[in-house]
Amino acid sequence: MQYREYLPFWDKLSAEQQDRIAGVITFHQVEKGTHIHDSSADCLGLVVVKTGQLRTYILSEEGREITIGRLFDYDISLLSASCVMPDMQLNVMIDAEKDTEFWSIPACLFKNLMDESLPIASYARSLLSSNFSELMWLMEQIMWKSFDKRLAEFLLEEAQLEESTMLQITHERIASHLGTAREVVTRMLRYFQSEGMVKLTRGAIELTNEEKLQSLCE
Amino acid sequence: MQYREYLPFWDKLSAEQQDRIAGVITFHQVEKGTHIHDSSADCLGLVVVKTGQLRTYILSEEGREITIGRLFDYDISLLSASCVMPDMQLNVMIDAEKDTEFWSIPACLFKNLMDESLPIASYARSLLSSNFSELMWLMEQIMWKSFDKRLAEFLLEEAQLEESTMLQITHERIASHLGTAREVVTRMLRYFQSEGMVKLTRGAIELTNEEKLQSLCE
DNA sequence: GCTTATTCTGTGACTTTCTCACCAAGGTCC
DNA sequence: GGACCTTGGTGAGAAAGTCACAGAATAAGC
Repeated sequence: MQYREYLPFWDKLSAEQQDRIAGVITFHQVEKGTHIHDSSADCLGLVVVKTGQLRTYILSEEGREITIGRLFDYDISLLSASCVMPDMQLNVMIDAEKDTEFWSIPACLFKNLMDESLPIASYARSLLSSNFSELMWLMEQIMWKSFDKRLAEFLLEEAQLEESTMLQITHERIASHLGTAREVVTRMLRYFQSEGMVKLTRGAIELTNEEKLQSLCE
Repeated sequence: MQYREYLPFWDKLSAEQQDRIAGVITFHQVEKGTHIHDSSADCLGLVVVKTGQLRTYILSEEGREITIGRLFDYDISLLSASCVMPDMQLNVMIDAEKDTEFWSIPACLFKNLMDESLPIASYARSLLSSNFSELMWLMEQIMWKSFDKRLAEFLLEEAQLEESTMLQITHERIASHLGTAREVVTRMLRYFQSEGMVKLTRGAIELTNEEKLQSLCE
């Protein structure tokens, strides 16, 4: 029953609706690296993160990736329930970036709840809106920002997330986040190193001058 | 009262709700080229196209544009009402690509209706979902497709829209649609011409081999 | 009509980003 | 120790974007 505090709309549901959720909600524990959702596979439904970190991304036919969003404690994702949204045919994947615990509510139940409860409909709309804005923001980044700025921003964000200036991440993984090729990341990181902003070692990047990185982003 | 048939949710509203819309809905006629909506200006509200053609796009600080969607007869846009969506802070512009007639419903009224009527909430959700998918699709195009394919696809789409293989459009305008520079469009069009796919004249492009253009898109 | 201004297109040179091919260094497993 | 895998490094060349400028077609002013 612990999931109640993770569902912002819980208190606005009828007892009967709460029971329906209680009857089908499932709890999952996955390890870092687990592939959680795949638009080609069965629809996972609404994902409610208890603890951990998930990454939503899209995949090209050639296997290139770009991260479109991240989910942390208390976050809820609609994308994994898009299979029941007739106007939303997506190809989104979700992976666990860290060991993660989450609940999932089957998409069809959530759809029914949206259709009968205004608070849920309204909550779903706010989720969709913020997903839309975030995607728009990402789009603007990709379109108008040069790669050095995007990389600097990513490193700083990552350091904040990890609460450390010592990032355990490979160039390949950064490339997947930013939607580019590994070599491009390598070369830019070497440049950052030559400018004294980072220190590179195998599998790790240490931020040595955050101010300078920050100023790069403007 | 003619707008009734343009609002798919009209019949699901109470008489009182219908009256509220009737009281504030406004009709507009604009010429081709008119700037209709600007996120920096007053919020236009829900836009309902009667006839014509609108273009939604984003603008970079340097003035570069990219088209993110188009609206035709009977289309309804939420983006122009994003000012009342707390989770949606956008920088979207809307222009008329042709002489256009449309209605607008103030955003705050639409927001109220969404909060009190399930059918409207549900309709708004489906609009948002399809906007989201379309943006995702655009993103995939930009990320994974080479420019020749994107241009070929644009030309074919445009020809279908105009119902003519003789497109009255400048390179500059195409660049704004596709989010690139004019020179890039010019050079690719010259290449298309050298391959016999188009015939270029000032201010116009004639598609001379649609099959070949089609095959370029795969 | 002729002249001037504006819009549209063309092009070369250069930068940034992406792609491909391949290699080297560090770590793992037997 | 040696085979193998992961990670990082690099050169060469293609694709796309930037900058500067020039010529050609059209519109505007007289």
